[in-house]
Amino acid sequence: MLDERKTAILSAVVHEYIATALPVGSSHIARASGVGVSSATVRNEMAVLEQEGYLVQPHTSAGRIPTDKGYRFFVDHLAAPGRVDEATTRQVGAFFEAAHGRLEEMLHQTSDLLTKLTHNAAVVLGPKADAATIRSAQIVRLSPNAATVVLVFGNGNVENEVIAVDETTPDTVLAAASVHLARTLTGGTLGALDLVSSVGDEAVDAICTSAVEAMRVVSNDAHVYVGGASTVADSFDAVDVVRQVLHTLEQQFVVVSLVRDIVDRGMSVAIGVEHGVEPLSACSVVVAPIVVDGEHLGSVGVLGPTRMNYPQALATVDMVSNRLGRRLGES
Amino acid sequence: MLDERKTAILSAVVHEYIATALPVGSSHIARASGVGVSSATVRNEMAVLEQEGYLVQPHTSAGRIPTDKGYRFFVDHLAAPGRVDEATTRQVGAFFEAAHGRLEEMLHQTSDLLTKLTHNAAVVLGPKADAATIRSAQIVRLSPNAATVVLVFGNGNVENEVIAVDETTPDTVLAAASVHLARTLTGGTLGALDLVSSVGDEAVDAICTSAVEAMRVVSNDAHVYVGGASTVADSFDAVDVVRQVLHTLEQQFVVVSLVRDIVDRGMSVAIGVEHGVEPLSACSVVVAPIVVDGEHLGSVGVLGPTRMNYPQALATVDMVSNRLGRRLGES
DNA sequence: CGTTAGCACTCGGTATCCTCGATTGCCAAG
DNA sequence: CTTGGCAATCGAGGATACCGAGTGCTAACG
Repeated sequence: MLDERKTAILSAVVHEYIATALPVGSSHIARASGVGVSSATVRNEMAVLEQEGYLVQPHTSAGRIPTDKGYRFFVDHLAAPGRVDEATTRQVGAFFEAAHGRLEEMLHQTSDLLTKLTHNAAVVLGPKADAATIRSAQIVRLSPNAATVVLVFGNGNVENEVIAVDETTPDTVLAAASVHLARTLTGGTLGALDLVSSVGDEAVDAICTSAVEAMRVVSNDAHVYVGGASTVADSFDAVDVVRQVLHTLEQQFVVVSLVRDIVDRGMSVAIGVEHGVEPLSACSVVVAPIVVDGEHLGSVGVLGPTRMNYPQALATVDMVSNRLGRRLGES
Repeated sequence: MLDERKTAILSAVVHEYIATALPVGSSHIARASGVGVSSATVRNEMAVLEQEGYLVQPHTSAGRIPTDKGYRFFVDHLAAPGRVDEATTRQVGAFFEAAHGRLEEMLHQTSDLLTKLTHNAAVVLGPKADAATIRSAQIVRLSPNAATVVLVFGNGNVENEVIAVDETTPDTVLAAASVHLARTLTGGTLGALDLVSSVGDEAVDAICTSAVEAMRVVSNDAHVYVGGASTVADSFDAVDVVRQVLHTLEQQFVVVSLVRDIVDRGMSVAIGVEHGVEPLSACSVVVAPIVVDGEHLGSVGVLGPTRMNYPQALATVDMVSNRLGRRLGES
């Protein structure tokens, strides 16, 4: 749909604009890029590209900048199959080499890693607890009328939630429930659990039920880590854009559904208005699913200005999600 | 040191500037405030106040704005003993009424609450795990060479950390270590623990030692929750100030020591450069310790522009820290 | 002697105007 | 179809002038 020369010109505009954030003019393209053609010709082509919606002029007598559509074409057809530079590879490698310990901590650090590598805000949606193998379950009394149920998962994750218990419930009943819970849950997953088998004792059953119920709720609210929010202040000059974006990023709910939505639609990049979150219309989001054994357990992504470095972001996000998936699969 | 009229004028300037963010002139004061005196007199007084370092003129022929010293005098001598408005009282009450469940979640929400109430960034430094009573301890194997140690505390907190184990270590040894750990720790605190008693079995002892060591480390890195960072974008017009502040806020380490330092010095407000963190010199920090049974378990605070509403911030932070302390004391 | 009115002065902010340069669109020639 | 040339456009940046808020000073006042 776009002949080769237009393609080359569009590509050059995008590259240049990403690098400089300045509207780029025809002469610049004619001179610098590989298209061996005069500025006048470039001008003509750019006029067409503008008509077709790939470019806009901020004002007459300024150069052109890419539209969302322009970026879209760029990432779909032009972005060189992502190569991450060697330094990045090394850093990611070192990171996952050293990564240890608690799941949440690792995910948190992963978002920082992505920020460091891409200089954009980063989002990590942790795996839902649903799918992980339960290695241990217990109920611990905290006070006369509260107890906490603790589940340890094979991937190093530990979830807990407080449940209410009756003051009159003796410790022995709690202990029995704990044992029963452990027996029922260990080795399985929360997701595959249909309902808790009964032990006959009403009090014990009641506690087990509420424990499982609580854990179901907990395992549903995703762990989400947003890192590098301060980079958006670096990405935009307009302070009101910064405000809007930061404010939106703080609403975890919005961020989660934003990323989920993009991943669910099978996309890896959402450019500007494509993601439908109006306050973020100056931003693009690059995501990748975290896949373990064919299962989609979470997502990682970065969020930056529409004029972000897509090839690098795509490659980096891909690499990190892969390594993270592999890492999660190990345990 | 400041006669009554100067005091009144300073107070009026601070109030006005906090409200409008605009330099305030003598005529304004003469007209609006209670000082029944002409603008010329006010001018004279203001000139003195400037010499003494309480006020500055951004430029000749502009009104005056308070200096850090001016704010300091204001909060020390002029701020009306903090009254929170009724709506706030109600909101805080409702919040702690409804607060339940996991400690980390509650602390996180507390920082959001503070942000909502003061429209400033909020910091909550969670209690170190040191002091809480241990209700349960166990070791769970995750993989041939990793296990996680889980501690449940009386306040609803659950800490866990992954430790390395030898592949050759049989499950029975782990189980023994788990039992021994539970016996040793339950009912006590990490802080009061000197060293783990031996059971004679070398392998078991080794695991217990590394488990306790890991938990000691974990219990030392404070839980810190920073909420409402996006409000700093609302507080400053200069985008580079926003950048600096946000960037600083993202460095948990800096935030923690900042707050700790202020609390340790027995202060409740640090104004501008007083806290010594240079990139935050346009900000003030209002803090209050979380006290439970006379023990200082953590801190809450808000961070905003030096021209923040000190009386309200002080009162709100105080109220929240009190309620939080009371809440933590319950369990 | 403290207070006040009056006044000259200062200086930042805003508006206006102009110039400069980058860039475009178009046209006519190659 | 491409290209060189050229007039036209328009924002950015700089200079200028004006306005108004606010000050400091001085002289008068009670």
